[in-house]
Amino acid sequence: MPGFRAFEPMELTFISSFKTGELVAESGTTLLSEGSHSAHLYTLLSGWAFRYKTLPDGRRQILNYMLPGDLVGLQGSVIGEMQHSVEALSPLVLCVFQRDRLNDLFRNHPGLGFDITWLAAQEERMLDDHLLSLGRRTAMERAAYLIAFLYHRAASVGLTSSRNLYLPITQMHVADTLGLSIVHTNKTLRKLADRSLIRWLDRSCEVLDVSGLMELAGWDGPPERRRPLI
Amino acid sequence: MPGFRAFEPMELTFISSFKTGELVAESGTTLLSEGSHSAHLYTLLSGWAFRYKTLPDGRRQILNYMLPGDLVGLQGSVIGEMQHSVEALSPLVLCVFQRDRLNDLFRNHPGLGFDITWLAAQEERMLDDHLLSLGRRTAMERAAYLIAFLYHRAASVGLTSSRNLYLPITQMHVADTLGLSIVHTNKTLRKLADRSLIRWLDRSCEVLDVSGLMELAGWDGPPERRRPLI
DNA sequence: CGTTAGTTTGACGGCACTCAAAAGTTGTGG
DNA sequence: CCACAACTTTTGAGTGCCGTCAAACTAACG
Repeated sequence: MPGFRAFEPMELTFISSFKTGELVAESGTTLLSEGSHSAHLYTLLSGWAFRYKTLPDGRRQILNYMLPGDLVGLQGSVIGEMQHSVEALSPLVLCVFQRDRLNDLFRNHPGLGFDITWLAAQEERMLDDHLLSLGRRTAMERAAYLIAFLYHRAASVGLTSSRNLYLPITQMHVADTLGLSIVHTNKTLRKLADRSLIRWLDRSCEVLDVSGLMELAGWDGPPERRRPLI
Repeated sequence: MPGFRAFEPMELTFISSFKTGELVAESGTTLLSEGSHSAHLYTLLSGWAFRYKTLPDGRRQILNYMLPGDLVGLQGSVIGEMQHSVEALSPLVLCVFQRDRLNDLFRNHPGLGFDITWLAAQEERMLDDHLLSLGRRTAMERAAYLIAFLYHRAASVGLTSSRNLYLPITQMHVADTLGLSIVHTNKTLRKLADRSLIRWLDRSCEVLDVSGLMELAGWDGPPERRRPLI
């Protein structure tokens, strides 16, 4: 019997035996909305997305970003109602499941059930990091952390060619992730650019010095990926 | 076959067939530390605890609070290394599991495996709410949200007698949860008290008007607990 | 009754917000 | 190919929320 496993592309194929279709979405599409009771659960096969919540008066907070291999809509499947919205940052390809078959998956493929828990634990770990950032880091540290974080995430799914990465986000996204105003976000990113840590291009960000960003943020990066037990 | 189920006390007893012992901890005890590789996974049977992360220079951020029914150390079990610390706010009773038997649980009791995922999804939902709070709410709104949130959590496990609740926390905990300084936290709580929304007692907080707090924060409370499907 | 932990208050400063406007970019239609 | 609208980035001026520093006050405890 296998020990603990990471969620590898091969397993996605396996899970695909449960799939009911495939979905292609354009950049800017809203996949799921807060309060909806969608019957679907997705796996992201390619592209970038993000999820967010809003206050009654419209203030928006981006919670996390989604990359290939991530589950989209698990909360809705498990809790019943979506408590956040999901929007595409780039063209997406998704694998669609019927969420009411999740029970079957746990029963018939306990290893995959465990993998879903593994994914949920990873998400929790990332949210923990974001909370630390919003609560206790300065604007500059927050920005440095966010870009280093996104770089590591992209690298973990093989999206980095050479040392630089182009993030498909606007400064508005950065502001709504960091909990800052767009004006102050711009001034903060400018300082990072002046230090040659990043270069901001129109509608995207080039990462120049990841370790410099991590040092500035006081962030060690994600933990080593777990090896199989015994 | 049952539909989706909530994690009820009865199930705790069921899970207890996996337990390897019981643990009693005093208030202030550190149960798990960031970076540790504990071999244990706990279920909280009674008491309050919280988990937190710190930056290299000591700044602390409280991530969430733990009440009876919560799993303690799931991240460590699934990822391998604890990425946060856990500390008791009151005397605790915990049920101890060997974390390497988690695989067995998923294989032999898929329903319980699903329940663990349900718990993880609940935690994720709470962290989403906290992120929205830290990122986009003012100090006063944040404080109102936090106290209303803790009230609902306590109520969901039957800890509220009558309408008021005494939270076993200091203003230092509130400050480290809201991402504020202790001085500003004090001034903010004072304003809430002046509005008769709460009453602050030494080392604890009495909740006087939950709906007033929720309205101030622009928070609707947790979603309805999911009913079984079909 | 001294010590320690927690709460409270005031003065002052700074980081980040709002307001305002300009410059650059993208996309669309004539 | 150009005009125009919409969006994004950039910059400056002024404001204010919240942080830091400092000190008093209260309660618990040995």
